[in-house]
Amino acid sequence: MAPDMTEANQPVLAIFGPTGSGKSAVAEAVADRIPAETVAADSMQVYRGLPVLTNQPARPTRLVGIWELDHEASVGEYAELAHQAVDEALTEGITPLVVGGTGLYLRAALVELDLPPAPPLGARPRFEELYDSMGPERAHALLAERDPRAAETVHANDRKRVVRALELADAGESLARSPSRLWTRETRHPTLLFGLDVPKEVLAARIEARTRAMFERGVEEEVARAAAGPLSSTAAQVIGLREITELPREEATVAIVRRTLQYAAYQRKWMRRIPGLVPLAADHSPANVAEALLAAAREQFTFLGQQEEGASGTRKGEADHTGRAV
RNA sequence: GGCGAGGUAGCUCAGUCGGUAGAGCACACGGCUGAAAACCGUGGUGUCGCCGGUUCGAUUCCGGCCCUCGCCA
Repeated sequence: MAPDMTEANQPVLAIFGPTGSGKSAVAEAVADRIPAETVAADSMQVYRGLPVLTNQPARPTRLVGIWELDHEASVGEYAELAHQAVDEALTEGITPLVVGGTGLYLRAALVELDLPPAPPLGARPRFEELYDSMGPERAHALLAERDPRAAETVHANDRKRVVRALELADAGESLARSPSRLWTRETRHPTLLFGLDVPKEVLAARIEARTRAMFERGVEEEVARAAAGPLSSTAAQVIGLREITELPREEATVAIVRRTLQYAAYQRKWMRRIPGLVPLAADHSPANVAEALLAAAREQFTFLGQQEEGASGTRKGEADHTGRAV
């Protein structure tokens, strides 16, 4: 279960789960019960301008809506901000509540990934052209020459990674990480991570309902406005942008539902893989799930005990400093 | 009713000059280190419309029937 937290003082709580599993609602319910600062781990909610399409939470959440749509997003940039947000909350004695469905971003927020440096300016198009002109096999062979270790971990057809690895090799760096920290159990702070689990059929029904509701809430106008301006390559990937722009309403709805289901399946894979994740049945009201979550958290940490009576949770409490697992 | 085209995987379709089949998408599983709602890898899916005939053997050839689409009445 949770890695050695014996010396824990101030724990981080995290909630992961597929879209539609109710992460935001549960996070709100948790924040109603303990003093918590919610930090999003979502690669699309970082954007401003598509609140409906990206399902941004109603309440103010750190790292939501922080970038314009023409900004190229990256885990590296996100990670720094996430660490700051988490550390600030801890300093203030508030529980950081990291919530999100982007597996990589969640990992980046919770652990020190030791990412290779950002791509040097202008290098990317150069190596993309190189890859395209050489073809996958020869480009990969070139990589094997320049960085054998990176070449081992990357498939020749994986254009993005071959390009990135060549880029790094050219800059005297390497894509290869040893040991890999992507699946490490060593979090930056004592952490308890929950994975919201909802039966597949229930999730499918929720996703369909939510997609239809988006149209009532005005996604089409939102998307039209976004599409009128410049879009970064990362923002352009938001599910629904292309569909709503190019297809009639009903077809767009069907396409969005299908893609969202695929996304949910992908997220479930992360859920299986993330070490130390505590599954939590989420086919209940957010309040119930939050209670179950806090009950489980109290078994690991004593810090929350005092919040029981009253306390709508908005007070930054002295209770936080009692946080020492026994 | 007549003529024509067609009925093969969940969907769109390819194919077998007779030896029980295959792509894309969907789906499942896996990988992933500054694009992750991205990207890559692996893998099934099946009364080949139904009934009969010819044949050692029919999804393939022949006959009949059913269904779909188009054109004509």
